[in-house]
Amino acid sequence: MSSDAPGFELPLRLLLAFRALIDELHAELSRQGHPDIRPMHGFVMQAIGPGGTTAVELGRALGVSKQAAGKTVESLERVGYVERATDPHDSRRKIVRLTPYGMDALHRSARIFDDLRARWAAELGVERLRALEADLRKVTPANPWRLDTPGWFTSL
Amino acid sequence: MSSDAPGFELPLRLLLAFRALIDELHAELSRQGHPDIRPMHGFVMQAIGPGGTTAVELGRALGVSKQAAGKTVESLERVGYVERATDPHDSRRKIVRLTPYGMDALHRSARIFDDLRARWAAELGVERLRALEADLRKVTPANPWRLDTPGWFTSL
DNA sequence: ACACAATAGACAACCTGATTGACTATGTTG
DNA sequence: CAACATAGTCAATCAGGTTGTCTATTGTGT
Repeated sequence: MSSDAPGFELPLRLLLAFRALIDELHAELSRQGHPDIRPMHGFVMQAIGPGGTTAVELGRALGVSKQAAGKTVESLERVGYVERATDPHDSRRKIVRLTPYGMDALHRSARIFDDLRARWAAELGVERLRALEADLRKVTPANPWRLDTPGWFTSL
Repeated sequence: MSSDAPGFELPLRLLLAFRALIDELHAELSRQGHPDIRPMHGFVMQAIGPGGTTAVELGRALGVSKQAAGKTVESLERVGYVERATDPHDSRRKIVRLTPYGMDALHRSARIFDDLRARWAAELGVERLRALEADLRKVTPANPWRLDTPGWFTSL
């Protein structure tokens, strides 16, 4: 058939679908007591993880400088999602840990993402959704992490 | 089955797939004589369109202020993708038009996106790819445009 | 016709999130 | 223990965005 979609539709739809999920996530998080959380926060908190990190590690994980990571941590600290404490084993390091409030945000995010996925499953059918996920896995790198998203798109 | 993917994988894969396409596009554009083009440029030039536009309209289309749109146009102008001329019918307006070099970039982008889609078709199978596109259409808003992407993700 | 409102664009000041460079304090190692 | 490496902070700078203000032009209502 010659009715194939133009190539540019694919990236557009992928981005829009991503945005749709993220926007719905944050609308719901806002309803559930996290009105100040921003899209970036989720990624950063995910990168921090349950065990905590340091600014340098976080910067590496996120693909930004340690200074930028430090500033991000500061802003997360201001809204109460993380806290810092000096490492007893190495007094140079300051461990960044999620607060209970941060943990709550992360748990709720996971839950909401599951719900959103369920909505897609209802809309598309479970098999189609699984196929979609499988196909996306095929065309994306195996190791998801190291999203150096910040500024990647916008920088002119 | 309980082997369903966790919900957070979906947005992650969507973003990674988007990035993969955009990165490959720009790698190829660089090879084809457009080394300075940045991801944002393509969206902006697409928004400018073959007929040209003004800073105000562009700002509206992109969801940013007219000043921001003006600055973006300046930077596009510096690298030779657009040019400005005063509207003969309204001497307040300055029409922003794509230069031949800008047109070339846009045409090549369209071609490269088609090629990338063909690669996905080869990898996933034509039917699967069509299903993927159809599913993405179902879960994204009908009218694609008005990507107010700039700063949407990063703003803390 | 003319006063007044609306629009397009430019300029300035400021904000945020990133960068690099320099510096201090602490660990690690030959 | 001297030399080097690492963690974090401070300071200056940059880029891209914002709002506010201003001028020049166009559109409109009486």
